[in-house]
Amino acid sequence: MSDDGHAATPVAGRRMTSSELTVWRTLIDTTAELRRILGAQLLQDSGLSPADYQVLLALSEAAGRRLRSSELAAIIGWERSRLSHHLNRMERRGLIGRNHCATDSRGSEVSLTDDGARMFSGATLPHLRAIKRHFTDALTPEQVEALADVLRALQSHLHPEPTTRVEEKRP
Amino acid sequence: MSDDGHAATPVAGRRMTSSELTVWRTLIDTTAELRRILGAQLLQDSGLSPADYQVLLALSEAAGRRLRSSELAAIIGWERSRLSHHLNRMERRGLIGRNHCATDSRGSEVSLTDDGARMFSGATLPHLRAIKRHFTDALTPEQVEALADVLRALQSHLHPEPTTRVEEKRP
DNA sequence: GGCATATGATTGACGCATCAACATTGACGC
DNA sequence: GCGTCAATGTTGATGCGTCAATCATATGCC
Repeated sequence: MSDDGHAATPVAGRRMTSSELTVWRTLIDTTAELRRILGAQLLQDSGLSPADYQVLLALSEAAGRRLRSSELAAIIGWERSRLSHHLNRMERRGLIGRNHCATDSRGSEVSLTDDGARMFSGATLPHLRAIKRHFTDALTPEQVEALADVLRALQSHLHPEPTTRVEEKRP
Repeated sequence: MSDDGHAATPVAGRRMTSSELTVWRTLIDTTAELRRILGAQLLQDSGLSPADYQVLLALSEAAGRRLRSSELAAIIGWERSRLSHHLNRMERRGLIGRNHCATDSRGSEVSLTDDGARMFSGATLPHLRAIKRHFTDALTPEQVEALADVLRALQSHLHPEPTTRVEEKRP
């Protein structure tokens, strides 16, 4: 009567060791620190927050540099409400524009302004260099590969579906 | 010429490969997802946010279950202003109490209430189980060790100081 | 057509984090 | 004591993220 695939997994009843817990906490702390450092650097270099960067990245890769609001939300994995609030602030700063959608009167289309495109393209190189400096340069190629392996394991545990989760994203 | 400590490192002038960039983005996305999942689980199981949990953890381990405000801030690595705001909200909920410090009239002492201690102790086990379920159970012991190695490399790159403070000038 | 329901998008309220003042008090030199 | 400076802790303003509620429109069913 087993109805699903992962019901019978033994999942090693033992408790976590304290060193496993330490690895967990270090993972959270270290990634938080990296996000903080790179976010501050990005803001200082370009005046863009990491959230701004994500939005502008998706828009700059879109055909015609414009996207429906909900497509944009799906691409960057945000809730629509969050996106709407953030687009308000970005519109006020002149980074993006909004028009009514031609094919669906409910929808709205978000477009990259020239100012937004300029800001984004000025932000890209310093940001990539900062990632390299603080992340890639710290690791050997073997360590990068080991980390990729760990992340694959975590992802496939989070999302048992066989669909590949790591979509390709270009700078 | 350069003032920082790692001048002699060749720092491989080459750019990042796209797979290195993908590993970086996956690291950020995956840890964000884990934080989100575990935070939501914690809140649902115990009514405590991750921030509450950190504060209560530090207090519950302190001698007499009380700490000076700035010590607490140092232990959990928060800015004092953030802590002050958060303690206001936790005090309103009856999780902690505040008294004037006896030895320093500027200071304030934060103490764990019985309610706070109960909430925290009820939160601990489910939280540890959730970490095990979503993190530890996804990895082999070898992967955990490889991740620990990667985190050590990242940390020592972020903080060039050797882990042990070797020398300290005393007046 | 006409009505119920679903969907796209926005808004307001609230909790939270950061930043820049601010008030108070301790420490040290004189 | 007095003056300066550092440290402790708080507050207000502002931006951000989440939740529930809302509005307008599209879709489907009869």
